[in-house]
Amino acid sequence: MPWDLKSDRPIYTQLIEQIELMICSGIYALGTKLPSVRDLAQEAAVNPNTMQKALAKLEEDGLLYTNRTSGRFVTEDADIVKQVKGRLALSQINDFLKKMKNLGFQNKEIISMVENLLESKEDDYHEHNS
Amino acid sequence: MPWDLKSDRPIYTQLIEQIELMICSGIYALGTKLPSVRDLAQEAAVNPNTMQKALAKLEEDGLLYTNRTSGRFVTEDADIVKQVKGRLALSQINDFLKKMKNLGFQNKEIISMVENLLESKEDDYHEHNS
Amino acid sequence: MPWDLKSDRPIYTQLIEQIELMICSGIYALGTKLPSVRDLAQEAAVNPNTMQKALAKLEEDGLLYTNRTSGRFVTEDADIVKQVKGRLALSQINDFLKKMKNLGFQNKEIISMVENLLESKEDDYHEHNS
Amino acid sequence: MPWDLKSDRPIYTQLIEQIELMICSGIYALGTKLPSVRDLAQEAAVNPNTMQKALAKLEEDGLLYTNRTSGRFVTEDADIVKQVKGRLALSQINDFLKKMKNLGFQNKEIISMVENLLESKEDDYHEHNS
DNA sequence: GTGGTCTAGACCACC
DNA sequence: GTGGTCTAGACCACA
Repeated sequence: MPWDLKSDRPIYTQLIEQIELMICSGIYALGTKLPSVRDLAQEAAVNPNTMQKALAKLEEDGLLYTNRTSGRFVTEDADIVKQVKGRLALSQINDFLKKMKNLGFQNKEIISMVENLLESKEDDYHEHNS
Repeated sequence: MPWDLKSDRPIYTQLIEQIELMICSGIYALGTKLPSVRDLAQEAAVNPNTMQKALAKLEEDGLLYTNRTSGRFVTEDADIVKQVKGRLALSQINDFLKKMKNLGFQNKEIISMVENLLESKEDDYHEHNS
Repeated sequence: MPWDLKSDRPIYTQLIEQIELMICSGIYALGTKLPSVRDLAQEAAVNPNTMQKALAKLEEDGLLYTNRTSGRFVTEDADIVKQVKGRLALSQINDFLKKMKNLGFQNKEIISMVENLLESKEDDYHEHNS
Repeated sequence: MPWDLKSDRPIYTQLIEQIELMICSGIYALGTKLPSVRDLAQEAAVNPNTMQKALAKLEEDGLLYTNRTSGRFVTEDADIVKQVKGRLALSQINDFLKKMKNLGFQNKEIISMVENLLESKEDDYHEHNS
């Protein structure tokens, strides 16, 4: 897992985003125990307090819960994860559409380009498995 | 114009991408004269040699041409621009799809989410102008 | 029994208050024999002299009496207990009203809020037992 | 304003409570500018980071808002303050009722004692102003 | 000057 | 060992 941290935004927000993504994409499955704050901090080459701040926010949002003495865990509530997943998807789509509009494409064009690309990828898939 | 340069990739490639984008999105229209290398470099807070390298590559691709006596211009060949636009769009779409797949979405879901969002934005547009 | 002692006020006054409360609430019933000073002191993690001072004051107030040969007992005079109970209640109410006034509530509001809360709790009780 | 901080609970939660109370009771009126984080911290004899944490939480709850360069202000939304006031009142009442129940009083008794005390205080008021 | 962020290092409670 | 809290001191962006 590549902890990709830029200095142009607060580190803890980037930590939040990346952990959200890891949870939504199933890298950390529901109910899984996370590494300790200190371990995560070291892994990300970040101060434990900074990591703590990120985890606290994720906990507020219900994505994590903590068992005071045994560590922090991913929520077991699939709905919350689903909801966050939706939020992340929405912002990805918005970013994408904004960029495409900037390039001067119309809605119809965008849709058809995406569809075409997806179809061609499916063809790849079929070829590789036929 | 936000010359947005990170230090994680060669500067000149980032310059290329951003100038390509400015041309494709019409900020620099077909046939327009570009500012001098020196001015562009200063504007982007970059070494003139770096800017020169970027412009040379763009020229190689046919997106710019040089008139030795009067400066550098955007190509007047709409096809070339269109082609570059297509290439940029393709990489945007690929990035986007990769991220959505990472989040665990299926092709159908992605398409329908994009369509829904585009429709809702059109509704906004109509509301604001009705 | 949580001997809850802060360091911001004399320990022995806090001991008095808590023993008064235990007697008024019936934890130590009328006529009951108390543990020895030594035991009480140990239980509260307090110097026996401090506990002795508290008990002496309670005896002065008539809430306890000493039988030199067999130990210390809670008074059997229900009236005295009732009187102390009234005094404790009065200070609780005064504290409470002071806080509510500080929050900016009027007398009528306070009364109605208390009544509403008591009613809702009774409803709970009925629900849980129906 | 007496910053009353015990060491038996996190300091920042106590700061939150006391600032909430100051806002609800009107000591800091709606729209008022608060002292700077550093000044508040010094006043409360607390590390600026601790005060910052408390203020950040109050901001999350909508009780404060911040104008990045000019300071922090009390919300101008009377509803939010009202709501918090209600929450604080509720917990005060619950604490009070719990203590009175512990003393062995019935609902009716509690109500009548509160009413009597309020009436007698009103009498005081009338006497002092007649 | 303002708020915001980050680090380093310490201490605590819990089990 | 775990998470949680606190402090001291630094740096940044903004205006």
